[in-house]
Amino acid sequence: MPDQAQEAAASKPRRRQARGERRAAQLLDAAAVVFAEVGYTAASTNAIAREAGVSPGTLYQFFPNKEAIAVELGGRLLEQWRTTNGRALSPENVQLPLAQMVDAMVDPLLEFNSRNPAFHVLMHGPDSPGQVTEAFETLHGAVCRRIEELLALYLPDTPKSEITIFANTVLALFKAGLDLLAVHQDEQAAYRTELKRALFRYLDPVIGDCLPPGP
Amino acid sequence: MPDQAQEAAASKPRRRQARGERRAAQLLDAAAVVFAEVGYTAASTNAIAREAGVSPGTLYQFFPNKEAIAVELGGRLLEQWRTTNGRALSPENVQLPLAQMVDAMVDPLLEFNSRNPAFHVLMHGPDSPGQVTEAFETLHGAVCRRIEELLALYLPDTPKSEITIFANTVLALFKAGLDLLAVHQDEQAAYRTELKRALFRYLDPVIGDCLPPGP
DNA sequence: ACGAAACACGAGCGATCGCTCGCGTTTCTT
DNA sequence: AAGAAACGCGAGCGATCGCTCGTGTTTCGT
Repeated sequence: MPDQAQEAAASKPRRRQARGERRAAQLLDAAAVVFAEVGYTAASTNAIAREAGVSPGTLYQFFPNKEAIAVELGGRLLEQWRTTNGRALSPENVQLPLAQMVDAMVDPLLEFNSRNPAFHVLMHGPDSPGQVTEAFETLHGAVCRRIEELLALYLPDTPKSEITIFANTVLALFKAGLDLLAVHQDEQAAYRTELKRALFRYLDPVIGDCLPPGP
Repeated sequence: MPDQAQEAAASKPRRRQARGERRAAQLLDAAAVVFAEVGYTAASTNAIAREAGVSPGTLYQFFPNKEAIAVELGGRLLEQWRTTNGRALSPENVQLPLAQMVDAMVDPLLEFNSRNPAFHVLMHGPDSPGQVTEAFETLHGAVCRRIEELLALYLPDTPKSEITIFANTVLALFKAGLDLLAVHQDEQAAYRTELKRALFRYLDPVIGDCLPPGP
C-alpha cells in the first residue's frame, strides 16, 4: 500500500490543491443554503452551482453526484451535532437542579439548529438520501442512549424499556420545540421558555425527588 | 344566471355521470395512497393513474392539473379534520377531569391521523401546494382559537398573548406525539399514553386547580 | 333509435434536471 | 521552462414528468 496518507475517500487518488479545497467548502456552504430553502429534491445542482458562483461542470469536479453533496454536508453537520450534544449532555450539567439543567442542555442545542437550518431539513426531510437518513438515525439512537443513561441515574429501578420510551419522548418534545421556534420566528424567547417549561414539567415528577449527584 | 345548481366549481359547466363521480373519488383515494407514500412532488400523476387503474389521459378528464388533485384531496381531508376536532374539543368533554379530558380529546385526533396518513404528509410537507398549506394554516388557526377559548375558561385573568403561546405549545406537543407514533409503529399504546402524560403534566399545573364547569 | 356529450385510452410533446464532455486556464512539480 | 494535472467553463445529452391530443367507447336525453 502507498505510505502517503489518503485523505478520507476510499479509492480515489484525486489530489486537491488549496483552491480546490476552498471551492469544495464553498459548494457545501451553497448547498446548505439551497437545501435549507427548498429541500433536497427541489434543490437543483445548477442552482447550487449558481449560489456558489461557479458553473455546473465545476461542481462535478468535486462531487460525483447530487447525493454525494448531501451525504458530505450531512456528515459535516452530524459531526458538529454530535459534539454539540456531547457538550450539552455533559456530566457537569447533570449536577445542576432540574430547571438549570434543562437550560444548560436546551440552549446550545437550540442555537445549533438556529445556526444550521439545513440540518433540520436534511435530517427530517422525507426526500433526503437514505445514507443521510441512516447516519442521522444512528446518531439519534446514540443520543437517545445517552439520555437513557442520564435518566437511569435518577430511576435505577425502572425497566429499561420504559426508560427508552421516556428518552424518545423527551427527544420528541425537543423536536416539537424546534418546529415551534421555526414557525414563530418572532417571539422566539417566549417559545423557548415555553419549551423548557414543557420539558421541566414532563421531567419533574419522575426525577424531581432524587439525589442529583450519583454514587 | 342559470337556475340549475352548479355543483361546486366556479365556471365549469362540466356535467358528470355516476361513473365519473366514482372515477374521481377513486383517483382521489389513489392520490392519497401515493402522496402518503412518497410525498407531493415525488408523486407522479402517471403513478396516481396507475394506482387507480386508469390511464394518464383519464386522470386529466377530472382534474386540470396535479395541484388540483392535492387541493381537492386536501380540502376533503381538512373538512373531516375540522369535524373531528369539533367533536374532540366539544364542551361536554370540558366538564371532565383533566386526565379523562385529555383522553377524550387526544384519542379521536390520533385515530384520524392514523387512518389518514396522507393528511400529515400533505399538511406538513415542505413541497405541498401553497393553497393546501394556506387552507391548513387557516384551520390550524381556528383550532388554536378554540383551544384558547378552552384555556381562557380556566385562566380568566391571563393575558391573551400568553394564552396564545400556551395553545400553540399544546398543539406542538400533540404534533410531536404524531411523529413519535409514526416512527414507533410498534408500541403504539405505550407512546400514546406517554403523549397523554406529557400533555397532562404540561396542563395540570395551570388548570389543575380551577373549577371545570364554567359560570 | 340516434346524436351529443361524457368517459377512456396511450403515445408522445415540451420543459426540467442531473450530469457529461470537450476545451481552455491556472497551478504544481521538476 | 515545460509538461502534467487540477481547475473551470457552459452547451447540451438522456431520462423523467406533467400534461395534451387524436381517436375510439359508453352513457344519456329525447
